[in-house]
Amino acid sequence: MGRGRSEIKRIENPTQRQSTFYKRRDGLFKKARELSVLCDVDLLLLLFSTSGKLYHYLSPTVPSVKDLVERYEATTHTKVWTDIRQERRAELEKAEQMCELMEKELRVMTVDDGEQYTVPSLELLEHSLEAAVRKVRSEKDRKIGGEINYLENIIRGRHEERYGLCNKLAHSQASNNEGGGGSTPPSSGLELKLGLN
Amino acid sequence: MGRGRSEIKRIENPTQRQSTFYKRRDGLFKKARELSVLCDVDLLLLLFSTSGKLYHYLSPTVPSVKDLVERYEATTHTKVWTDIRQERRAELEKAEQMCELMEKELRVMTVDDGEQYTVPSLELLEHSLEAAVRKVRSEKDRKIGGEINYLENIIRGRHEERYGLCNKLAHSQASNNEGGGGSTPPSSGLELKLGLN
DNA sequence: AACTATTTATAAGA
DNA sequence: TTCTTATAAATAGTT
Repeated sequence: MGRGRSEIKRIENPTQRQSTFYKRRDGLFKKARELSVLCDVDLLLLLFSTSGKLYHYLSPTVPSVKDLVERYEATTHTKVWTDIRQERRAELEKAEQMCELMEKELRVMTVDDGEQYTVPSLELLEHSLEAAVRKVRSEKDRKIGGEINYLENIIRGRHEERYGLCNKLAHSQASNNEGGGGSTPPSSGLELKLGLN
Repeated sequence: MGRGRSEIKRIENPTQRQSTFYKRRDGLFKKARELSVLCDVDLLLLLFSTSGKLYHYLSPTVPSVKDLVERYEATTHTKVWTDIRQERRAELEKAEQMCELMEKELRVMTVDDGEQYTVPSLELLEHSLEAAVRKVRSEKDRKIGGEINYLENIIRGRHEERYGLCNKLAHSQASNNEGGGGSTPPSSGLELKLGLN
C-alpha cells in the first residue's frame, strides 16, 4: 500500500524507519485486536522497538502472558521454562536425597514397622543404641560429679540388667528357632523390667 | 477492506468465522514479519485458534520465545515466572523444614560428649535412647518369636509414638527459642556428635 | 501529524 | 479450503 515500495527489507534511513514503525506498529496491533475479537482466538503480541521500548497486546480471553506462554510450551514442547525448572528440580532433589537419608537413619533409630530388618542387623542396631546410651550416661555422670559413685552403681546395675535380658533373649531366640512353643513372650517382659519412659 | 462489514465483533457463523480467520491470520503474520524486517524490531506473535491449533512467529533477531518473554518480564516487572518460582520455593522450604526437624531428632538420638548439657536434659536423652533400644529389642523379639498379634499392636502404637515424638521435638524447640532456663528440654542445643556404630 | 495516491488486505461469492 | 473480485484499509512518500 502506499505510493511505491514493495520490497521488504530493513529501512536504513532512521527517520523513515521510525515513521514506518509507528504506522505499521499501529496497524499490526489493530489487526491483532480485530482478529482476536472477530474470530475468538487467544493471541499474544510482544514487541520491542530498536530503542528498547515495549509494546504488547494480549487478547482479552487470555488471563496472562504466562498462561499463553505455558500453553505454547505444552503445545510445542519447546520447554520454555526448562532451565528454571531444572535448576529448581536439582535443588529439590538434593534436599530430598538428604531427607531420605536422614529418614532412613531415623528409621534405624526408631525402628520401623517394616519387615526389612534381619535379626543380625537389629542386633547391631541394638548395640549402637546402647553405645549411645552409655555415652549420654557418662556425660551425665560427669556433670553430676559428686554423685558419681552412686550413678555409676546404677549404671552398672542397668548394664547387668540389660545383659541379663540379652541372655534371656538369646535363649528364647534359640529355643524359638528350635521350634519351641515360647513360654516367654519376650518384649512385653522387657518393657516391664526396664520401665523406661 | 473487502465488500462490506466494518464492525469488529465476534463472527457468529462458524463457517464465515473460520474463513475470516484464515485470511486475517495470514495477513497478520505477514504484517508481523514485514514490520520486524523493515523496522528491525524484536517481536513475538503467539496465537491459538478456537480449535486449539497453535501458530506463532518470532522475529529472526530473537533467539527464543523464552528470551523475549524474559525481556518482557524485566521490562514490565510483571513477574511472569513468579508463580512457578513460589511454587518451587514452597516445596523446597517444606522439604528443608522436614530435614531440619529430622536432623534435630537425629541429634537428640545421637548426642555426644559436649559440655553444654544440663543433667535433666541428659536424662531426657538417656530415656530417648533407651526407648530406641527398647524398640529395637522388641522388633528383634518380634522377628524371633513370630508373634503377629503383638506386632500389630506395636505397629499401631508406633505411629502414635512417632507423631508424639515430633510434637515433643517441636515443643522443646519452641521453648528453647524462648530463651530457656537450665532445666529446659534438650534437643536444640545438642550439637554433639556421637558416632554410632 | 496530516494528506492522498497507491498498494494491500479481505468480505462475499463461486 | 482456495480463487476471484469488488471494495475497504493500510500506508509510503510527501508536506
